[in-house]
Amino acid sequence: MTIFIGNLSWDAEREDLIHLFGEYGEVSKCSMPLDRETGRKRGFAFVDLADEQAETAAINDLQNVEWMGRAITVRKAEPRR
DNA sequence: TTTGAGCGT
Repeated sequence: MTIFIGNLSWDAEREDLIHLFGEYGEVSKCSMPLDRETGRKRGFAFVDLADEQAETAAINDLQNVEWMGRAITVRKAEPRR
Protein backbone atom coordinates (compact mmCIF):
# COMPACT_ATOMS: atom_id res chain seq x y z
CA MET A 1 0.00 0.00 0.00
CA THR A 2 1.20 3.48 -0.81
CA ILE A 3 0.38 6.56 1.21
CA PHE A 4 -0.51 9.81 -0.50
CA ILE A 5 0.44 13.05 1.24
CA GLY A 6 -1.12 16.22 -0.07
CA ASN A 7 -1.14 19.91 0.73
CA LEU A 8 2.57 19.82 1.45
CA SER A 9 4.63 22.88 2.15
CA TRP A 10 7.12 23.73 -0.56
CA ASP A 11 9.73 23.65 2.16
CA ALA A 12 9.10 19.96 2.68
CA GLU A 13 11.79 17.70 1.28
CA ARG A 14 11.73 14.02 0.48
CA GLU A 15 13.98 13.37 3.46
CA ASP A 16 11.67 15.24 5.80
CA LEU A 17 8.91 12.82 4.91
CA ILE A 18 11.18 9.87 5.46
CA HIS A 19 11.94 11.15 8.93
CA LEU A 20 8.28 11.88 9.64
CA PHE A 21 6.99 8.49 8.54
CA GLY A 22 10.08 6.77 9.86
CA GLU A 23 8.58 7.25 13.31
CA TYR A 24 5.96 4.64 12.43
CA GLY A 25 8.04 2.10 10.55
CA GLU A 26 10.68 1.54 7.95
CA VAL A 27 10.17 3.73 4.89
CA SER A 28 10.66 1.46 1.88
CA LYS A 29 9.76 3.99 -0.83
CA CYS A 30 9.34 7.72 -0.96
CA SER A 31 8.78 9.99 -3.94
CA MET A 32 8.08 13.66 -4.22
CA PRO A 33 7.26 14.52 -7.81
CA LEU A 34 8.41 17.83 -9.19
CA ASP A 35 6.79 19.84 -11.91
CA ARG A 36 8.73 19.03 -15.05
CA GLU A 37 8.30 22.47 -16.53
CA THR A 38 9.22 24.63 -13.57
CA GLY A 39 11.13 22.22 -11.36
CA ARG A 40 8.91 23.27 -8.48
CA LYS A 41 7.45 20.84 -6.03
CA ARG A 42 3.92 19.88 -6.85
CA GLY A 43 2.70 19.95 -3.26
CA PHE A 44 2.19 16.26 -2.69
CA ALA A 45 4.23 13.10 -2.23
CA PHE A 46 4.07 9.33 -1.81
CA VAL A 47 5.47 7.13 0.91
CA ASP A 48 5.59 3.37 1.29
CA LEU A 49 6.17 1.77 4.67
CA ALA A 50 7.39 -1.79 4.99
CA ASP A 51 4.68 -2.65 7.51
CA GLU A 52 1.09 -2.16 6.42
CA GLN A 53 -0.14 -1.67 9.97
CA ALA A 54 2.41 1.09 10.43
CA GLU A 55 0.96 2.75 7.34
CA THR A 56 -2.53 2.63 8.75
CA ALA A 57 -1.28 4.07 12.04
CA ALA A 58 0.58 6.84 10.24
CA ILE A 59 -2.45 7.73 8.12
CA ASN A 60 -4.69 8.00 11.18
CA ASP A 61 -2.10 9.85 13.18
CA LEU A 62 -0.85 12.36 10.62
CA GLN A 63 -4.13 13.09 8.87
CA ASN A 64 -4.74 16.82 8.74
CA VAL A 65 -1.99 17.63 11.23
CA GLU A 66 0.00 20.79 10.80
CA TRP A 67 3.42 19.93 9.44
CA MET A 68 5.93 22.54 8.32
CA GLY A 69 3.23 25.15 8.56
CA ARG A 70 0.52 23.38 6.58
CA ALA A 71 -2.28 20.98 7.50
CA ILE A 72 -1.35 17.96 5.39
CA THR A 73 -3.71 15.45 3.85
CA VAL A 74 -2.70 11.83 4.37
CA ARG A 75 -4.56 8.95 2.77
CA LYS A 76 -4.18 5.71 0.94
CA ALA A 77 -2.85 6.49 -2.52
CA GLU A 78 -4.91 5.88 -5.62
CA PRO A 79 -3.41 3.82 -8.42
CA ARG A 80 -1.19 5.72 -10.74
CA ARG A 81 -3.21 7.28 -13.50
C1' DT B 1 -0.13 23.66 -3.79
C1' DT B 2 -3.86 17.51 -3.43
C1' DT B 3 -2.46 10.94 -6.92
C1' DG B 4 4.39 9.95 -9.11
C1' DA B 5 7.96 7.24 -13.87
C1' DG B 6 10.28 4.72 -17.19
C1' DC B 7 10.34 6.82 -23.81
C1' DG B 8 16.25 4.21 -23.90
C1' DT B 9 21.78 1.47 -25.44
